[in-house]
Formats: sequence, structure tokens, C-alpha cells
Amino acid sequence: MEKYVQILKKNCLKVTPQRLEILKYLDTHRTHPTADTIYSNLKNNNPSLSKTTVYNTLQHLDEHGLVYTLTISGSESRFDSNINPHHHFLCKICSNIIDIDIECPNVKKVEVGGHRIDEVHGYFKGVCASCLKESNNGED
Amino acid sequence: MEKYVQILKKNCLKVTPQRLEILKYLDTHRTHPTADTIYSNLKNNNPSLSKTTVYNTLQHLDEHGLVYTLTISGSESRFDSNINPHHHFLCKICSNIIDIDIECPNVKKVEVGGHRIDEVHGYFKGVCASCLKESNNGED
DNA sequence: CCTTTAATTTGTAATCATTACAATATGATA
DNA sequence: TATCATATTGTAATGATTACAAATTAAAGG
Ligand SMILES: [Mn+2]
Ligand SMILES: [Mn+2]
Ligand SMILES: [Zn+2]
Ligand SMILES: [Zn+2]
Repeated sequence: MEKYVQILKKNCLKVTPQRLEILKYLDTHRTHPTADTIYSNLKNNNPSLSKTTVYNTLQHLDEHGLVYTLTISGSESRFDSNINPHHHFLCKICSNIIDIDIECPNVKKVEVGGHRIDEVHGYFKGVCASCLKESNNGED
Repeated sequence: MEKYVQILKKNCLKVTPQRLEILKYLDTHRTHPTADTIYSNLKNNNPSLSKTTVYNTLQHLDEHGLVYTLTISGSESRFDSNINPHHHFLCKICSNIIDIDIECPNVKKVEVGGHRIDEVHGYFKGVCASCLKESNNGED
């Protein structure tokens, strides 16, 4: 837990139990959860937690580069505490979001056509390996 | 206009005045408009047009691969009738979405890690050249 | 320890994009 | 021209996110 305290302090963010819990959740659940998923799971052990706090905290963490906000689904934001540059795959069957570790010459770009680049997102959409296998079994 | 009639027929989509107008709008406005922008602009000359029709039509066009739905902004879908594979840049100042014609070895991928890829989206976010110039002028 | 203060948390209400639905209208086909 | 499946329309509902104001609390200093 001390780890998360240091992360907050290093970023001049006030240390609160809520923020520590959210940081820990993101660090230990690399499933790209939604704000609501984080809220629901933490609510059990933190009954007073407010959903607004989850949204506010995620926004702060994003602004300080501590999490990465994914807009791959179009209907809801997904949050990633793996801030190493990497791409993502969204399965249109099971909705899982999977890390794609693929060679990409553009992931570290800081400028293109005179535009200053702050973030790079590589999104792939389709059917994941697991769901492909499922649908093949069904055709036996 | 015959051009759009043919596109619809070729895709087994019933030809309606609303669909023709929406197709034409997308073809002549390569600004990645939102559904609401399309609706507001067409409403002037088509007073009976319903926003639901715009959403329905865009969904049909997307399903038939006639438009590309961008989720770069996170808060609203943007639509692109340029279905040539290309990447996009979102300016966090002016909110414009700009085509990025950049060499990318992953844009034509159909499989990765056993996952079947149907769509590839390359999203860059930052400050566009025009807004960068603006902010430099302000600092004179 | 106390005090102070600015920042955070909380609950609720509001917003905004999108979807559901049912009644009406209309393209396509014969 | 009759038929019918499909499209359009208006309105209501949904769901994620944000706005807001009151209550709470972390951090800093004495
Ligand atoms: Mn990830
Ligand atoms: Mn484009
Ligand atoms: Zn899947
Ligand atoms: Zn700009």
C-alpha cells in the first residue's frame, strides 16, 4: 500500500483512502475496467464510496498520466494502469479488452503533420481467439 | 445523386430520400461529423427528418461497410465516409478530427494473437498545427 | 496535539448521446 | 394497383458522465 502512497505524493495528489483503493484496484486488475466496475467492486469494503469520487479520481489520475483512458468501446470509458505504450483489442462477442503487444512504429510519435501528439491509441476490433474457438465448437 | 442510389442498391438497402441525403452529406462533408451535426444540417431542407432516422441509417451504413464509425472522442461517435484505411488526429483544443496519412504496417492486419481483426483504428490526440500556431501568437 | 484552510468526498440532480418502441408511411415487387 | 416487409417518425426511456452544494478531511504550521 505504501507503493500507492508514494505514487500519489510524487504527483502532488492528496493521499486519501479512496484514491489508494482505486489505485490498488487498477494495479491489481489489468482488465481495463469501467468506472462503474471499479465502483461496484470497491463499494463492498468501502460502503461510503461515491461513484462521483471514482470518476473524479480517475480523471485526476489520467491528468497526471497515472492511468490511460481507453475509448475503444464507444459507449463507456475503460481504464488502464499499464501506462507502457501498447495497443488494444476489443472482442465484439465477449466485450473483453485485450492487450496487444505488437510492433508499431507510430506508438512513440510526438509529432505528425505539424500536430503535437500527446496520446497514441491503437484499437483493433473483431472476435477474440477464445470466442472464435467457441463458435467453431458450435459448428461441430 | 444517382451515385448514391447505386451505392444503396448494390448493398441491398432500400432507397429512401433520407438515406440519399445522409449519404450525400457524408460524401461532401469529410469533417467526421456527429449524428447530431448531420441531423441539424439536413433538417433545414428536410423538415420532417427524424434524428432516429439519422442514427438508424448511420448504423446500417456502418454494418454494410459504407461508413466508418470513430470513437476517438469518447463522448460521441463521429462518422467518416472515407472508408480507405487511414488514421485520425483529435485536437483537444478545437475538437477537429483530422485525417492522418501515415505509413502503418498494422492498418491492414486481419489477425493478431489468434484474434480475428475486423477493424483497425489509429487515434492520435494532442494539439493541431493550427491551434499550436494560435497559442504561439498569444505568447508574443 | 489544536487550528486553519483548501481540497476532497458524497448524494442528488441534471445533462447529453443513444436506443426502444409503437404508430404511421412508403419503397419494392408482382 | 394491392400487398407487405421495411423505413420513418415522435416520444419516452436508458445509461454514462458531469454539475453542484453541503459535509468531511488531509496537510501544514504553530
Ligand atoms: Mn492495456
Ligand atoms: Mn477520416
Ligand atoms: Zn471474445
Ligand atoms: Zn486544433
